[in-house]
Amino acid sequence: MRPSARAALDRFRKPAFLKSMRDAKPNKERAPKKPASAERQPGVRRSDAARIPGASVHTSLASEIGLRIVRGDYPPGTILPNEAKWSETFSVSRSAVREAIKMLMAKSLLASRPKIGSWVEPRERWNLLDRDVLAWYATSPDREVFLKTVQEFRHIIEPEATAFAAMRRTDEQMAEISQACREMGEAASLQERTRADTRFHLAILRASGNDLLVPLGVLIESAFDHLFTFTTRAVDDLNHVQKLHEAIEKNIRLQRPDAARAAVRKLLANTDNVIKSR
Amino acid sequence: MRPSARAALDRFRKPAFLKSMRDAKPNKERAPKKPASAERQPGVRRSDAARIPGASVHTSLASEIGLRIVRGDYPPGTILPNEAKWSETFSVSRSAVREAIKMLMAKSLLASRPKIGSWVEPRERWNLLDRDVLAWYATSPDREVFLKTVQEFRHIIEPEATAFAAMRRTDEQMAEISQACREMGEAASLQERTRADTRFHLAILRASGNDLLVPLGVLIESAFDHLFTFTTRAVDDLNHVQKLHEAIEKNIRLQRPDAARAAVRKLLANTDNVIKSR
DNA sequence: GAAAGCAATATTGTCTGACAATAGACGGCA
DNA sequence: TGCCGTCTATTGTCAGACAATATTGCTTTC
Repeated sequence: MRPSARAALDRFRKPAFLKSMRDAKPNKERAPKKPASAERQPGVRRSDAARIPGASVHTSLASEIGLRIVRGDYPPGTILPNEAKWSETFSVSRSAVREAIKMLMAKSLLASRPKIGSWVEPRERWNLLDRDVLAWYATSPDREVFLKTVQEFRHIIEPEATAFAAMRRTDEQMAEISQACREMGEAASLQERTRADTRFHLAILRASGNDLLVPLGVLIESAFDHLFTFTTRAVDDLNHVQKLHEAIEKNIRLQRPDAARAAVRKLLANTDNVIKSR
Repeated sequence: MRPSARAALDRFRKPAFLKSMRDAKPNKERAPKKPASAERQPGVRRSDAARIPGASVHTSLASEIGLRIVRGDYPPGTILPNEAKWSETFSVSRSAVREAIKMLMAKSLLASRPKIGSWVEPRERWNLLDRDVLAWYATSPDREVFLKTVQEFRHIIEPEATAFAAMRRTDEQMAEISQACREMGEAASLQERTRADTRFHLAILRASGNDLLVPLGVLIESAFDHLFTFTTRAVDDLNHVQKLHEAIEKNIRLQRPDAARAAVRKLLANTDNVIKSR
């Protein structure tokens, strides 16, 4: 019965989510760790069937239930099946179900009370800016709409964040930004390049000096994940994009907020075009 | 031994947090509910000792541990005491501890692995825009700094969100906005007024037509919670503020994005002054 | 003496089964 | 009809056990 638990879960996990394969080194220098086994997936392409090797049961369960909720299987206000039911459905213990539900409660997707059960919270209370919820949300409507929403959001925050970065960045933060920019230019593969690109934008958010801007990095990561399929661009386009990034880097370095803001706007407009032209 | 559990928890709960006393009606029309007991606290003032009557053990535990982490008791990278230890410390079962930890994991404050334990994630991964995390975060530094950060954030998003609202709002959303604005003017108490004020701004976010802006409402709520102590303003100031709100309402109604944006900027500038003049 | 492999160990992960607390639903009583 | 108590379904909480896992240190071998 133990092995069947995993099986039952897998069966329900068509779109398959993993907990954001970012490297999560627990402590400071926890060394190479021996990643000898299976070289890290080509990345990004996570739709290759259902296999979450290292995921715990409650995490998988939370993903499964969370996805269903965000997808709309259980509209806000609906009372979910009770814990015993989930437990039976997935052939897992009630403890596992409870831990999964607690995770969803922490994301404000659910709330519950004794004798009532667990119900889906109204959408405006969902923490859409949570990494997992965002990932689930990103699958439900078609890519286009999601990307448009994220991109619009970037238009709102990134220019201002960059302007702040130009005013307040420390030398250390500047170094991070510059390095990421440089590595973008020197990247061998598109994937490597995208990684550096992401790091570039996240570094800017951190340099903005406003703690509340940092968590919005998940949006950028998400956007780049979904943008990845669009990035079969020509070399000259890549060069153009690189120049736009360098302009941003330069204006932050020279502490010119307005110029930096304008440079970001240009870059975003370019990205908009890439999306639109598809 | 059962009663001592609660006691042990209470003992550790000096700053005392409750799960955001917002009304949480589970299902559609779940009626008045009989709130006969102890009329809802004067609101906002939550520092009156340690009593979380309706909170479950794991929720309280999560608050307690979460607060400690955000406060800096366990810096990022630190390995926390293990589950057995927490269980002993608070005289609760290991299940309760685990459920609490799962909630914190869901907020990206923690991560864990067998044999290692649970460690505090780096700050840039924390989901600061989560309602609870934000509440914990709001206590650690002094009010001033926190308010300044939130207010700066509002300057970034609210003008743009309002401009979008002016372009895309539905009639229904407009009605919400107008009603909140009206109720602000008619409010009898300051508390009632603040509630309507909050509703006004949240309604605008919802009307912006960008789902990702909605979760930022927690920032506004938080700001108003902390701003409440500042609001012993004179009547003529209140009138002025009301006029500013009405200007926003009008420009959204007439679908003038630029004017709406400008109106919001004015209101925010006014709020800035209120904060600064303290 | 150094390197590689193996065993011991500590911690989270998972399961099971039980009881408590809660509040809605239902029926009985005035 | 309307109030009141009981019944019951569901989450909340507890306890104890075993599994999985990866670090640590020991042992073996070259």
